[in-house]
Amino acid sequence: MSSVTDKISERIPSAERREQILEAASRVFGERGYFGATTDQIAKEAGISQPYVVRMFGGKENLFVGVLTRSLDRLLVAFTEAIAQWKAEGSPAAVDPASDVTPSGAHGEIGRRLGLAYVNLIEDRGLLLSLMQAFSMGQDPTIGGKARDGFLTIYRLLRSEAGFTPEEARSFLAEGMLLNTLLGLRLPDEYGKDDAATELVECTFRTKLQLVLEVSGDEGARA
Amino acid sequence: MSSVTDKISERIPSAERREQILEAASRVFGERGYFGATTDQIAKEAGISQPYVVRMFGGKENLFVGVLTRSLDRLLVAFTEAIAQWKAEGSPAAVDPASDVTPSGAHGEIGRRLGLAYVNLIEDRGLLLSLMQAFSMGQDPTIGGKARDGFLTIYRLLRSEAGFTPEEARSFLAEGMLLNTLLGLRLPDEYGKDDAATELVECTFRTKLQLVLEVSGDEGARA
DNA sequence: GTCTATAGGAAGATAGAC
DNA sequence: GTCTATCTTCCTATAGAC
Repeated sequence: MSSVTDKISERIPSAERREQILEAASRVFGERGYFGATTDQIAKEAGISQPYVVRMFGGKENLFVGVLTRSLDRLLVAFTEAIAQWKAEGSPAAVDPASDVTPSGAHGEIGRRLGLAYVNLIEDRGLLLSLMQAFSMGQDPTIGGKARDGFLTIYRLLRSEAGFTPEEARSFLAEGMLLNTLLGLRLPDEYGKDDAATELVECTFRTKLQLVLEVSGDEGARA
Repeated sequence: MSSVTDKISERIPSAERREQILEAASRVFGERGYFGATTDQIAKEAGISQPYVVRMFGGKENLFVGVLTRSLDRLLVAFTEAIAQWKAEGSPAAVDPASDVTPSGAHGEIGRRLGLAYVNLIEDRGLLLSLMQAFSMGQDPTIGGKARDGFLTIYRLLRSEAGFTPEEARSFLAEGMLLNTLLGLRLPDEYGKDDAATELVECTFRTKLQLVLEVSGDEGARA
Protein backbone atom coordinates (compact mmCIF):
# COMPACT_ATOMS: atom_id res chain seq x y z
CA MET A 1 0.00 0.00 0.00
CA SER A 2 1.12 3.53 -0.57
CA SER A 3 2.07 5.76 2.32
CA VAL A 4 2.10 9.51 2.30
CA THR A 5 5.86 9.56 1.96
CA ASP A 6 6.00 7.52 -1.23
CA LYS A 7 7.78 9.31 -4.00
CA ILE A 8 6.11 7.41 -6.79
CA SER A 9 2.38 7.90 -7.06
CA GLU A 10 -0.01 5.01 -7.17
CA ARG A 11 -0.54 3.70 -10.64
CA ILE A 12 -4.04 4.67 -11.64
CA PRO A 13 -5.99 4.75 -14.94
CA SER A 14 -5.10 7.74 -17.07
CA ALA A 15 -8.69 8.92 -17.26
CA GLU A 16 -8.81 9.22 -13.52
CA ARG A 17 -5.41 10.87 -13.35
CA ARG A 18 -6.52 13.27 -16.01
CA GLU A 19 -9.43 14.33 -13.90
CA GLN A 20 -7.21 14.82 -10.85
CA ILE A 21 -4.91 17.04 -12.83
CA LEU A 22 -7.80 19.06 -14.21
CA GLU A 23 -9.10 19.64 -10.72
CA ALA A 24 -5.71 20.73 -9.43
CA ALA A 25 -5.13 22.91 -12.46
CA SER A 26 -8.54 24.51 -12.07
CA ARG A 27 -7.62 25.64 -8.59
CA VAL A 28 -4.14 26.86 -9.45
CA PHE A 29 -5.16 28.61 -12.66
CA GLY A 30 -8.05 30.16 -10.76
CA GLU A 31 -5.70 31.47 -8.10
CA ARG A 32 -2.88 32.76 -10.25
CA GLY A 33 -4.14 32.94 -13.81
CA TYR A 34 -2.77 31.29 -16.93
CA PHE A 35 0.64 32.93 -16.90
CA GLY A 36 1.01 33.12 -13.15
CA ALA A 37 0.36 29.43 -12.60
CA THR A 38 3.21 26.99 -13.16
CA THR A 39 2.92 23.39 -14.25
CA ASP A 40 5.02 22.56 -11.22
CA GLN A 41 2.50 24.07 -8.79
CA ILE A 42 -0.24 22.13 -10.52
CA ALA A 43 1.78 18.95 -10.33
CA LYS A 44 2.39 19.40 -6.61
CA GLU A 45 -1.28 20.11 -6.04
CA ALA A 46 -2.11 16.91 -7.88
CA GLY A 47 0.63 14.98 -6.10
CA ILE A 48 2.58 13.96 -9.20
CA SER A 49 5.65 15.12 -11.10
CA GLN A 50 5.78 18.18 -13.30
CA PRO A 51 6.80 16.39 -16.51
CA TYR A 52 3.87 14.06 -16.13
CA VAL A 53 1.44 16.95 -16.12
CA VAL A 54 2.97 18.30 -19.27
CA ARG A 55 3.06 14.92 -20.95
CA MET A 56 -0.53 14.11 -20.11
CA PHE A 57 -1.86 17.25 -21.76
CA GLY A 58 0.86 17.97 -24.27
CA GLY A 59 1.57 21.41 -22.86
CA LYS A 60 0.39 24.11 -20.51
CA GLU A 61 -1.91 25.73 -23.02
CA ASN A 62 -3.76 22.50 -23.74
CA LEU A 63 -4.16 21.99 -20.03
CA PHE A 64 -5.72 25.41 -19.64
CA VAL A 65 -8.06 24.73 -22.51
CA GLY A 66 -9.01 21.49 -20.77
CA VAL A 67 -9.79 23.37 -17.59
CA LEU A 68 -11.79 25.97 -19.46
CA THR A 69 -13.80 23.34 -21.32
CA ARG A 70 -14.54 21.46 -18.12
CA SER A 71 -15.64 24.62 -16.34
CA LEU A 72 -17.92 25.68 -19.15
CA ASP A 73 -19.41 22.21 -19.37
CA ARG A 74 -20.27 22.17 -15.70
CA LEU A 75 -21.74 25.63 -15.85
CA LEU A 76 -23.86 24.69 -18.83
CA VAL A 77 -25.02 21.53 -17.13
CA ALA A 78 -25.98 23.41 -13.98
CA PHE A 79 -27.96 25.97 -15.95
CA THR A 80 -29.58 23.39 -18.19
CA GLU A 81 -30.74 21.39 -15.19
CA ALA A 82 -32.11 24.45 -13.46
CA ILE A 83 -34.06 25.35 -16.56
CA ALA A 84 -35.35 21.81 -17.06
CA GLN A 85 -36.55 21.66 -13.48
CA TRP A 86 -38.21 25.04 -13.78
CA LYS A 87 -40.02 24.01 -16.92
CA ALA A 88 -41.07 20.71 -15.38
CA GLU A 89 -42.69 22.57 -12.52
CA GLY A 90 -44.71 24.62 -14.94
CA SER A 91 -43.00 27.85 -15.83
CA PRO A 92 -45.08 30.93 -16.54
CA ALA A 93 -45.25 30.31 -20.28
CA ALA A 94 -44.13 33.76 -21.29
CA VAL A 95 -43.79 36.75 -19.01
CA ASP A 96 -45.54 39.90 -20.07
CA PRO A 97 -42.57 42.17 -20.81
CA ALA A 98 -44.35 45.24 -19.47
CA SER A 99 -45.00 43.70 -16.07
CA ASP A 100 -41.59 42.13 -15.72
CA VAL A 101 -40.07 44.90 -13.70
CA THR A 102 -38.80 43.78 -10.33
CA PRO A 103 -36.76 45.96 -7.97
CA SER A 104 -33.30 44.45 -8.23
CA GLY A 105 -32.30 43.02 -11.55
CA ALA A 106 -35.57 41.99 -13.16
CA HIS A 107 -35.79 38.33 -14.35
CA GLY A 108 -38.26 36.38 -12.21
CA GLU A 109 -38.32 32.88 -10.80
CA ILE A 110 -36.00 31.36 -13.40
CA GLY A 111 -33.52 34.13 -12.75
CA ARG A 112 -33.52 33.25 -9.08
CA ARG A 113 -32.97 29.58 -9.85
CA LEU A 114 -30.17 30.22 -12.29
CA GLY A 115 -28.58 32.61 -9.85
CA LEU A 116 -28.64 30.01 -7.14
CA ALA A 117 -27.21 27.40 -9.50
CA TYR A 118 -24.40 29.83 -10.29
CA VAL A 119 -23.55 30.61 -6.69
CA ASN A 120 -23.52 26.90 -5.91
CA LEU A 121 -20.67 26.49 -8.37
CA ILE A 122 -18.45 28.24 -5.84
CA GLU A 123 -18.21 24.86 -4.14
CA ASP A 124 -16.13 23.68 -7.05
CA ARG A 125 -13.12 25.66 -5.98
CA GLY A 126 -11.47 27.22 -8.97
CA LEU A 127 -14.31 26.84 -11.44
CA LEU A 128 -15.61 30.41 -11.44
CA LEU A 129 -12.15 31.85 -10.94
CA SER A 130 -10.72 29.93 -13.89
CA LEU A 131 -13.60 31.13 -16.00
CA MET A 132 -12.92 34.69 -14.94
CA GLN A 133 -9.25 34.29 -15.83
CA ALA A 134 -10.18 32.93 -19.22
CA PHE A 135 -12.58 35.82 -19.77
CA SER A 136 -9.68 38.24 -19.48
CA MET A 137 -7.71 36.49 -22.22
CA GLY A 138 -9.69 37.49 -25.27
CA GLN A 139 -6.50 38.57 -27.02
CA ASP A 140 -4.97 35.11 -26.87
CA PRO A 141 -5.17 33.35 -30.26
CA THR A 142 -6.16 29.98 -28.85
CA ILE A 143 -7.79 30.66 -25.50
CA GLY A 144 -9.56 33.84 -26.54
CA GLY A 145 -11.76 32.11 -29.06
CA LYS A 146 -12.77 29.34 -26.69
CA ALA A 147 -13.57 31.87 -23.98
CA ARG A 148 -15.76 33.98 -26.29
CA ASP A 149 -17.53 30.87 -27.59
CA GLY A 150 -18.28 29.73 -24.09
CA PHE A 151 -19.55 33.09 -22.97
CA LEU A 152 -21.79 33.43 -25.99
CA THR A 153 -23.12 29.91 -25.51
CA ILE A 154 -24.26 30.94 -22.04
CA TYR A 155 -25.83 34.07 -23.45
CA ARG A 156 -27.75 32.10 -26.06
CA LEU A 157 -28.93 29.66 -23.44
CA LEU A 158 -30.32 32.51 -21.37
CA ARG A 159 -32.04 34.03 -24.36
CA SER A 160 -33.56 30.95 -25.98
CA GLU A 161 -33.99 28.43 -23.16
CA ALA A 162 -34.61 30.64 -20.15
CA GLY A 163 -36.60 33.10 -22.23
CA PHE A 164 -34.68 36.17 -21.13
CA THR A 165 -34.88 39.39 -23.08
CA PRO A 166 -31.53 40.88 -24.11
CA GLU A 167 -31.80 43.28 -21.18
CA GLU A 168 -32.54 40.51 -18.73
CA ALA A 169 -29.73 38.35 -20.04
CA ARG A 170 -27.31 41.26 -19.81
CA SER A 171 -28.42 42.08 -16.30
CA PHE A 172 -28.12 38.46 -15.22
CA LEU A 173 -24.64 38.13 -16.68
CA ALA A 174 -23.65 41.37 -15.01
CA GLU A 175 -24.55 39.98 -11.60
CA GLY A 176 -22.49 36.92 -12.39
CA MET A 177 -19.48 38.97 -13.39
CA LEU A 178 -19.71 41.00 -10.18
CA LEU A 179 -19.78 37.78 -8.22
CA ASN A 180 -16.67 36.57 -10.06
CA THR A 181 -14.96 39.86 -9.36
CA LEU A 182 -15.68 39.76 -5.65
CA LEU A 183 -14.29 36.24 -5.53
CA GLY A 184 -11.23 37.33 -7.49
CA LEU A 185 -10.70 40.19 -5.07
CA ARG A 186 -11.09 37.80 -2.12
CA LEU A 187 -13.59 40.25 -0.70
CA PRO A 188 -15.39 37.55 1.28
CA ASP A 189 -12.23 37.35 3.40
CA GLU A 190 -12.89 40.92 4.51
CA TYR A 191 -16.34 40.02 5.75
CA GLY A 192 -16.69 41.38 9.27
CA LYS A 193 -13.42 43.30 9.02
CA ASP A 194 -14.55 46.21 6.86
CA ASP A 195 -17.99 47.80 6.89
CA ALA A 196 -18.25 48.42 3.17
CA ALA A 197 -16.95 44.95 2.34
CA THR A 198 -19.36 43.35 4.76
CA GLU A 199 -22.31 45.22 3.33
CA LEU A 200 -21.41 44.45 -0.27
CA VAL A 201 -20.67 40.79 0.31
CA GLU A 202 -23.85 40.38 2.30
CA CYS A 203 -25.86 42.13 -0.35
CA THR A 204 -24.37 40.03 -3.14
CA PHE A 205 -24.32 36.59 -1.58
CA ARG A 206 -27.34 36.86 0.68
CA THR A 207 -28.70 33.46 -0.23
CA LYS A 208 -25.42 31.65 0.20
CA LEU A 209 -23.38 33.64 2.65
CA GLN A 210 -22.28 30.66 4.71
CA LEU A 211 -21.05 28.73 1.70
CA VAL A 212 -19.07 31.63 0.37
CA LEU A 213 -17.35 32.41 3.63
CA GLU A 214 -16.41 28.78 4.21
CA VAL A 215 -14.91 28.27 0.79
CA SER A 216 -13.12 31.58 0.89
CA GLY A 217 -11.68 30.74 4.30
CA ASP A 218 -10.40 27.39 3.07
CA GLU A 219 -8.54 28.99 0.25
CA GLY A 220 -7.01 31.53 2.59
CA ALA A 221 -5.78 28.75 4.87
CA ARG A 222 -4.00 26.95 2.07
CA ALA A 223 -2.31 30.02 0.55
CA MET B 1 16.84 66.14 -33.55
CA SER B 2 15.91 62.53 -33.00
CA SER B 3 14.88 60.31 -35.85
CA VAL B 4 12.77 57.19 -35.54
CA THR B 5 15.84 54.99 -35.89
CA ASP B 6 17.73 56.51 -32.98
CA LYS B 7 18.82 53.93 -30.49
CA ILE B 8 19.09 56.30 -27.59
CA SER B 9 15.88 57.98 -26.57
CA GLU B 10 15.62 61.67 -26.21
CA ARG B 11 16.61 62.88 -22.79
CA ILE B 12 13.45 63.99 -21.03
CA PRO B 13 12.49 64.81 -17.44
CA SER B 14 11.94 61.75 -15.34
CA ALA B 15 8.43 62.77 -14.37
CA GLU B 16 7.44 62.80 -18.02
CA ARG B 17 9.21 59.53 -18.70
CA ARG B 18 7.51 58.04 -15.73
CA GLU B 19 4.15 58.93 -17.18
CA GLN B 20 5.06 57.43 -20.56
CA ILE B 21 6.05 54.19 -18.92
CA LEU B 22 2.86 54.08 -16.89
CA GLU B 23 0.82 54.53 -20.03
CA ALA B 24 2.67 51.80 -21.87
CA ALA B 25 2.51 49.51 -18.87
CA SER B 26 -1.21 50.13 -18.50
CA ARG B 27 -1.79 48.88 -22.03
CA VAL B 28 0.49 45.86 -21.78
CA PHE B 29 -0.70 44.81 -18.32
CA GLY B 30 -4.25 45.27 -19.52
CA GLU B 31 -3.62 43.02 -22.50
CA ARG B 32 -1.67 40.24 -20.86
CA GLY B 33 -2.07 40.59 -17.12
CA TYR B 34 0.55 41.01 -14.44
CA PHE B 35 2.37 37.72 -15.02
CA GLY B 36 1.84 37.58 -18.75
CA ALA B 37 3.28 41.01 -19.40
CA THR B 38 7.05 41.39 -19.56
CA THR B 39 9.05 44.45 -18.65
CA ASP B 40 10.59 44.16 -22.08
CA GLN B 41 7.26 44.47 -23.87
CA ILE B 42 6.49 47.51 -21.77
CA ALA B 43 9.87 49.01 -22.56
CA LYS B 44 9.37 48.49 -26.29
CA GLU B 45 5.91 50.01 -26.09
CA ALA B 46 7.40 53.01 -24.33
CA GLY B 47 10.35 53.19 -26.74
CA ILE B 48 13.08 52.76 -24.15
CA SER B 49 15.28 49.97 -22.82
CA GLN B 50 14.09 47.24 -20.48
CA PRO B 51 16.52 47.94 -17.64
CA TYR B 52 15.41 51.55 -17.61
CA VAL B 53 11.83 50.52 -16.96
CA VAL B 54 12.93 48.37 -14.06
CA ARG B 55 15.23 51.01 -12.67
CA MET B 56 12.64 53.75 -12.85
CA PHE B 57 10.11 51.80 -10.78
CA GLY B 58 12.39 49.53 -8.81
CA GLY B 59 10.75 46.38 -10.12
CA LYS B 60 7.83 44.94 -12.00
CA GLU B 61 5.55 44.74 -8.99
CA ASN B 62 6.02 48.39 -8.12
CA LEU B 63 5.26 49.26 -11.71
CA PHE B 64 2.02 47.35 -11.58
CA VAL B 65 1.08 49.06 -8.34
CA GLY B 66 1.80 52.37 -10.07
CA VAL B 67 -0.49 51.46 -12.92
CA LEU B 68 -3.21 50.33 -10.55
CA THR B 69 -2.98 53.51 -8.51
CA ARG B 70 -3.13 55.65 -11.61
CA SER B 71 -6.15 53.79 -12.94
CA LEU B 72 -8.03 54.04 -9.68
CA ASP B 73 -7.21 57.73 -9.39
CA ARG B 74 -8.59 58.46 -12.82
CA LEU B 75 -11.70 56.44 -12.18
CA LEU B 76 -12.29 58.23 -8.90
CA VAL B 77 -11.75 61.60 -10.54
CA ALA B 78 -14.19 60.79 -13.32
CA PHE B 79 -16.84 59.69 -10.85
CA THR B 80 -16.25 62.58 -8.52
CA GLU B 81 -16.62 65.05 -11.35
CA ALA B 82 -19.79 63.41 -12.60
CA ILE B 83 -21.28 63.60 -9.12
CA ALA B 84 -20.21 67.21 -8.63
CA GLN B 85 -21.77 68.22 -11.92
CA TRP B 86 -24.95 66.36 -11.09
CA LYS B 87 -25.22 68.06 -7.74
CA ALA B 88 -24.50 71.47 -9.24
CA GLU B 89 -27.38 71.03 -11.64
CA GLY B 90 -29.71 70.33 -8.73
CA SER B 91 -30.01 66.65 -8.05
CA PRO B 92 -33.29 65.30 -6.78
CA ALA B 93 -32.33 65.70 -3.13
CA ALA B 94 -33.31 62.21 -2.14
CA VAL B 95 -35.12 59.72 -4.31
CA ASP B 96 -38.18 58.12 -2.83
CA PRO B 97 -36.98 54.52 -2.49
CA ALA B 98 -40.38 53.10 -3.39
CA SER B 99 -40.55 54.96 -6.69
CA ASP B 100 -36.94 54.29 -7.66
CA VAL B 101 -37.65 51.25 -9.76
CA THR B 102 -36.62 51.62 -13.34
CA PRO B 103 -36.67 48.81 -15.89
CA SER B 104 -33.01 48.05 -16.35
CA GLY B 105 -30.78 48.42 -13.34
CA ALA B 106 -32.54 50.99 -11.18
CA HIS B 107 -30.41 54.05 -10.20
CA GLY B 108 -31.71 57.17 -11.93
CA GLU B 109 -30.05 60.18 -13.50
CA ILE B 110 -26.84 59.95 -11.49
CA GLY B 111 -26.54 56.30 -12.44
CA ARG B 112 -26.75 57.25 -16.08
CA ARG B 113 -24.08 59.91 -15.65
CA LEU B 114 -21.72 57.65 -13.76
CA GLY B 115 -22.28 54.92 -16.30
CA LEU B 116 -21.38 57.28 -19.09
CA ALA B 117 -18.30 58.46 -17.24
CA TYR B 118 -17.27 54.84 -16.86
CA VAL B 119 -17.73 53.92 -20.49
CA ASN B 120 -15.77 57.01 -21.48
CA LEU B 121 -12.76 55.59 -19.66
CA ILE B 122 -12.47 53.04 -22.46
CA GLU B 123 -10.70 55.77 -24.37
CA ASP B 124 -7.78 55.40 -22.01
CA ARG B 125 -6.70 52.13 -23.51
CA GLY B 126 -5.70 49.73 -20.81
CA LEU B 127 -7.27 51.51 -17.88
CA LEU B 128 -10.32 49.31 -17.39
CA LEU B 129 -8.47 46.20 -18.45
CA SER B 130 -5.67 46.80 -15.96
CA LEU B 131 -8.23 47.28 -13.27
CA MET B 132 -9.90 44.05 -14.22
CA GLN B 133 -6.58 42.26 -14.08
CA ALA B 134 -5.89 43.70 -10.65
CA PHE B 135 -9.34 42.64 -9.48
CA SER B 136 -8.44 39.03 -10.18
CA MET B 137 -5.34 39.19 -8.00
CA GLY B 138 -6.89 39.33 -4.57
CA GLN B 139 -4.63 36.51 -3.41
CA ASP B 140 -1.45 38.51 -4.07
CA PRO B 141 0.04 39.85 -0.82
CA THR B 142 0.87 43.27 -2.23
CA ILE B 143 -1.49 43.84 -5.12
CA GLY B 144 -4.50 42.15 -3.58
CA GLY B 145 -4.79 44.66 -0.78
CA LYS B 146 -4.51 47.66 -3.08
CA ALA B 147 -7.09 46.20 -5.41
CA ARG B 148 -9.59 45.57 -2.61
CA ASP B 149 -9.00 49.03 -1.18
CA GLY B 150 -9.65 50.61 -4.54
CA PHE B 151 -12.78 48.64 -5.18
CA LEU B 152 -14.19 49.44 -1.76
CA THR B 153 -13.36 53.11 -2.19
CA ILE B 154 -15.52 53.13 -5.30
CA TYR B 155 -18.27 51.34 -3.44
CA ARG B 156 -18.19 53.90 -0.63
CA LEU B 157 -18.28 56.73 -3.11
CA LEU B 158 -21.39 55.29 -4.69
CA ARG B 159 -23.05 54.84 -1.34
CA SER B 160 -22.22 58.12 0.33
CA GLU B 161 -21.68 60.63 -2.50
CA ALA B 162 -24.01 59.35 -5.20
CA GLY B 163 -26.60 58.32 -2.62
CA PHE B 164 -26.99 54.77 -3.89
CA THR B 165 -28.60 52.13 -1.73
CA PRO B 166 -26.56 48.94 -1.29
CA GLU B 167 -28.70 47.30 -3.95
CA GLU B 168 -28.20 50.14 -6.38
CA ALA B 169 -24.48 50.24 -5.77
CA ARG B 170 -24.20 46.50 -6.29
CA SER B 171 -26.26 46.66 -9.46
CA PHE B 172 -24.16 49.53 -10.79
CA LEU B 173 -20.91 47.75 -10.05
CA ALA B 174 -22.26 44.62 -11.68
CA GLU B 175 -22.86 46.49 -14.93
CA GLY B 176 -19.33 47.78 -14.75
CA MET B 177 -17.88 44.33 -14.22
CA LEU B 178 -19.84 43.00 -17.20
CA LEU B 179 -18.45 45.79 -19.29
CA ASN B 180 -14.92 44.93 -18.17
CA THR B 181 -15.52 41.30 -18.97
CA LEU B 182 -16.77 42.01 -22.47
CA LEU B 183 -13.68 44.12 -23.08
CA GLY B 184 -11.47 41.37 -21.68
CA LEU B 185 -13.14 38.87 -23.99
CA ARG B 186 -12.67 41.24 -26.93
CA LEU B 187 -16.33 40.74 -27.69
CA PRO B 188 -16.63 44.10 -29.45
CA ASP B 189 -14.40 42.59 -32.15
CA GLU B 190 -17.16 40.11 -32.90
CA TYR B 191 -19.66 42.87 -33.50
CA GLY B 192 -21.39 42.16 -36.78
CA LYS B 193 -19.80 38.71 -37.05
CA ASP B 194 -21.93 36.83 -34.57
CA ASP B 195 -25.61 37.47 -33.84
CA ALA B 196 -25.43 36.89 -30.10
CA ALA B 197 -22.26 38.94 -29.76
CA THR B 198 -23.78 41.77 -31.75
CA GLU B 199 -26.91 41.81 -29.67
CA LEU B 200 -25.07 41.71 -26.37
CA VAL B 201 -22.51 44.35 -27.31
CA GLU B 202 -25.21 46.61 -28.66
CA CYS B 203 -27.30 46.14 -25.57
CA THR B 204 -24.38 46.86 -23.25
CA PHE B 205 -22.71 49.75 -25.00
CA ARG B 206 -25.73 51.38 -26.61
CA THR B 207 -24.71 54.89 -25.67
CA LYS B 208 -21.15 54.56 -26.81
CA LEU B 209 -21.10 51.90 -29.49
CA GLN B 210 -18.94 53.84 -31.88
CA LEU B 211 -16.26 54.57 -29.31
CA VAL B 212 -16.07 50.97 -28.21
CA LEU B 213 -15.76 49.56 -31.70
CA GLU B 214 -13.06 52.04 -32.65
CA VAL B 215 -10.91 51.39 -29.63
CA SER B 216 -11.37 47.68 -29.86
CA GLY B 217 -10.39 47.75 -33.52
CA ASP B 218 -7.23 49.69 -32.75
CA GLU B 219 -6.12 47.13 -30.26
CA GLY B 220 -6.77 44.31 -32.67
CA ALA B 221 -4.65 46.02 -35.30
CA ARG B 222 -1.65 46.31 -33.03
CA ALA B 223 -1.74 42.74 -31.71
C1' DG C 1 18.84 60.11 -17.85
C1' DT C 2 19.70 56.21 -20.66
C1' DC C 3 22.04 52.42 -22.58
C1' DT C 4 24.69 47.65 -23.26
C1' DA C 5 25.99 43.55 -21.30
C1' DT C 6 25.06 39.98 -18.49
C1' DA C 7 24.23 37.50 -14.17
C1' DG C 8 21.01 34.52 -12.08
C1' DG C 9 17.02 32.16 -11.80
C1' DA C 10 12.69 30.19 -13.14
C1' DA C 11 9.74 27.55 -16.00
C1' DG C 12 8.11 24.56 -19.95
C1' DA C 13 9.37 20.88 -22.41
C1' DT C 14 12.07 16.59 -23.81
C1' DA C 15 14.77 12.13 -23.17
C1' DG C 16 14.98 8.08 -21.36
C1' DA C 17 14.86 4.78 -17.39
C1' DC C 18 11.79 1.88 -14.60
C1' DG D 1 1.86 5.07 -16.05
C1' DT D 2 5.30 7.68 -13.68
C1' DC D 3 9.68 9.43 -12.47
C1' DT D 4 14.59 11.84 -12.57
C1' DA D 5 17.62 14.52 -15.01
C1' DT D 6 18.37 18.08 -17.91
C1' DC D 7 18.10 21.22 -22.07
C1' DT D 8 16.64 25.63 -23.58
C1' DT D 9 14.39 29.58 -23.46
C1' DC D 10 12.89 33.59 -21.44
C1' DC D 11 12.72 37.06 -17.98
C1' DT D 12 13.87 40.17 -14.04
C1' DA D 13 17.24 42.55 -12.10
C1' DT D 14 22.06 44.34 -11.46
C1' DA D 15 26.59 46.50 -12.91
C1' DG D 16 28.70 49.84 -14.98
C1' DA D 17 29.68 52.97 -19.04
C1' DC D 18 28.36 57.26 -21.37
